[in-house]
Formats: sequence, C-alpha cells, structure tokens
Amino acid sequence: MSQPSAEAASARVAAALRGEILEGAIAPGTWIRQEEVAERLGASRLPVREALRMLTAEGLITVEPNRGARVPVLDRREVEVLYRMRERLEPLALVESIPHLTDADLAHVRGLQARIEDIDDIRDFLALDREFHLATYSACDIDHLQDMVVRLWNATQHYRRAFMQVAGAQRRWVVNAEHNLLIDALERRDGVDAERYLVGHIRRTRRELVGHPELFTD
Amino acid sequence: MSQPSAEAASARVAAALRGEILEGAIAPGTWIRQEEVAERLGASRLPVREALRMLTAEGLITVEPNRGARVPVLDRREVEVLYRMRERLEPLALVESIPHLTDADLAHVRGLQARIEDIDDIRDFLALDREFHLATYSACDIDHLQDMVVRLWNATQHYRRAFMQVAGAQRRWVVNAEHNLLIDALERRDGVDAERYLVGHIRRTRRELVGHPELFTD
DNA sequence: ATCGCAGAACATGGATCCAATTTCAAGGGA
DNA sequence: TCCCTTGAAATTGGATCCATGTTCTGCGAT
Repeated sequence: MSQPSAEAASARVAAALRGEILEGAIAPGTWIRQEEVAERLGASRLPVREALRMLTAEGLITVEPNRGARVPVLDRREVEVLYRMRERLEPLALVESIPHLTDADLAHVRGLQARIEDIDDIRDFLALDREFHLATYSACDIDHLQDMVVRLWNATQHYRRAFMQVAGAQRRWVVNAEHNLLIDALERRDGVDAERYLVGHIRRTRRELVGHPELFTD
Repeated sequence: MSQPSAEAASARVAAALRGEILEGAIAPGTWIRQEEVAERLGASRLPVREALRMLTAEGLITVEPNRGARVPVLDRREVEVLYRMRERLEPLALVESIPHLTDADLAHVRGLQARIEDIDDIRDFLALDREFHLATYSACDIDHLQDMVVRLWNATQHYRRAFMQVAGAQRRWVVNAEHNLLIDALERRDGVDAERYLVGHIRRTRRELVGHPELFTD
C-alpha cells in the first residue's frame, strides 16, 4: 500500500499556485492571502504556508515577514539582468545536457517545436516554449543547475507573457527559425554551435523585450 | 513600539542552523531531525519546519517528502559544475556591482583582505574569504543575482572547507595575490580587468579542488 | 542462517486554536 | 483641512494535538 497514493497537501497547493502564477492568474504585486488560498484549494493554512515557502525557493514569489507573500514586480533593469543570467547559465546547462541527450529526448524536442509552429494562442505558446527549452536541458544531471534555470524562467514569466502580447507574429517566425537551428545543432551533438544559437536566441529576446518600456512601471 | 524587537522564531532557527551548516557542525548526509532542533533551540517544531524551507531556498539543505531534511552530499562532478556556474555568474554580479561601489565599500573590502592575510585558522579564513567576495558584489542591486551567488557559495561550502584542510599554505599566498589584483582593479573601477582576475581566481580554485579525489566519495 | 513479514516505535505532515504584528479607519487636535 | 493618534479588524506567526507515512526490530517460516 505504499503507492504514491494521494500527493501531499502542501505539494498540491504548491502545484496549483505555481500554475496560477505562471499563467498570470495572480498578478504581480497582489498579496496572496493564506486563508483565501486555503479555503479555495480545500486545505488548512499550514500546508499553504509550506507551499509558499516552496514557491519562494522556486523564485516565483517573495515573502515579507508579518506581511505576506506576493509575486514580485520587477523593473526593466532587473528583467534585463535576469536575461543576462540566462545567457550565461543556460548555455552551461545545454553543454552539460547534450552528451546525455538520447534520440528519444531529441524526438520529443522536435515534437514540441512542431506543436509550437502550429499554435496561435499566446498562453499555449508560452507553456510550450518553456517546455521546449527545459527539455533541451533535461539530460543535465546537476540538480542545482536545472533548478536555477527554472528559477530564471519563473521569475521572468510574467514579462515574457506581456511581451508576447505586444510583439507581432513576425517574432514567432524568428523564434521558430532559431529553435530549428538549435535542434539541428543538437542532433549533430555540436555543443559549440548549439551554445552559439542559444546565446543569440536569448540575447535577441532580451534586447527586444527590454526595448518595450510600456511593459514596465518605471 | 514597532521596534524590530524580537526576531521571529523561524528566522532565529534558520540563522542558527545556517551557521551550524556553514561551519560544518552538521555533516552532509546526516538527517536533521525537527524535534531535536526544536528542543535544542527552544522552539516548537513549526518554526523549525519553516526554517528548513528557508534553508532549502538558500541551497543549504534538501528536503525529501516524508523523510526529512539533510545537507546534500555532492560528488566531484556536481562540485565542478557548481564552480563553473560561479565562473559565469559571479563576474556578472561583479560587473553590476562595480559602478555602485562606494569608497567606503572598497575600504571595507581592503580591510577584509588585510584580516585574511593575518589569519591562520581555517574556519576564520573560510568565513572571511566568503565575506570578502560577497562584499565585492554587495553593490549589485539585483536580488535574484545576489541570492543565486550566495546559493552557490552555500552549496559548496563543505567542500571548500575540506579542500582548505588538505591544501598547503602555499595556496593562501596565491589567494592573497589574486585578491589584491582584484582589489586594485576595483579601485580603478576597471570592470574588464576585475572580471578577468575573478574568473581566473575561481577557475584556479576549481581545478585544484576537483583535483583532490580524496575529498569525494565516488 | 537468511529472507520475509508483521507490528511497534519514530518522524514528518496536517488541523485547530491562540498570540503577536500589521493595517486601516475613525476620531481628535492643531 | 491635514496630520497624528488610537483602537479594532484582518492577517501572519506559533504551540499543541492528532493523522499519516516510514523505519527498524524481532519473530517465524523456509
């Protein structure tokens, strides 16, 4: 009877909140009330508190003592530096991943890209784009590295969504082209080329994103 | 009456455990029992649980559901990649910090280096070396970046201590020389040189550290 | 003697109640 | 009218008790 059985309440709450935050249902800056979350998700306040701590470890929220938790509001400069961190860390994750990527992994990545090219809805695009990139790092067996990459994606998710809403369809074409170049390099197991395409991909996105002042309050 | 007054219990417990882990009093691999910590630090189990979640967010421990928490044991490869992550992230933190470093900050950094050169005890050296490097990043105003750098120092602290115990005094001379080169570049506000010295410093340490197989179990 | 299995001891996860802090609104004074 | 103060409501933090899951021990069967 030691089946995984019912997931722990705190993990359930964390998963639910994680989804809401990543999909934008919880706007940055708004306080997340423990009581409200507890009764909405059918749990007591205690697992909610644990879940909030988990989400802080994932870079999704910040907790202020005796105040509460909320999705942080970032200014343009913070988002820019977060992207610069991505430009440095993700190539490392990719290089560590490439030697361990199986053919099945690569087929999965190709499948994701095929779905990305067929999609119109921004919400689906964001989720699949995230899944695509994380899949290319999935064979990296260093937990700390994968965790930090996920943190960077988490922290910038809201601004990526806002960016996609103002960017035109032309951007999607560029993204698709860059993704396919990256996939080709991966299938050749060419770490040097893959790293080059990835850095270019992230850098171009950063420049375009921070070039939209209307996405930020400052 | 709204003085900061007594720090929150969970923060006190977290600070105590943080110190014990960083000083090596809690060996990697040993389970951290909530009840034991609670009665030793004069709190109930609840703030201990919160503290363990905080330390997870800081990269100091890992929590296994229904099992408990412990300081993770890393193999040589993980430590090596953690150092490669430092080589990529810390230069960025330094570059972001340099323009905002005040003369008082630099004087503080110089003072720390002077104390480092006078110290024999390994425990003090580790604490001051950490404080030295973090001080050079202290003017970086991007919280996520500073937090990640601290995580990297936390995760590798145990192996740095073990390394210092097998390394000779000769290593200390090299460290001091590299620190002083770094300080000079900082005082010139020369980001390019500072980054160069820092990368070399971390890279040399990585190579020497992972070159000691006796520090790892595998 | 070794492996398997049951049951007890132990540790973590969760619920409820209470305390402490913060926030917000109303009232009083300059 | 504005600002400061005061107190009550709302919210988070903590303690105790109970439920659930895991680990270890010892008994029994092969």
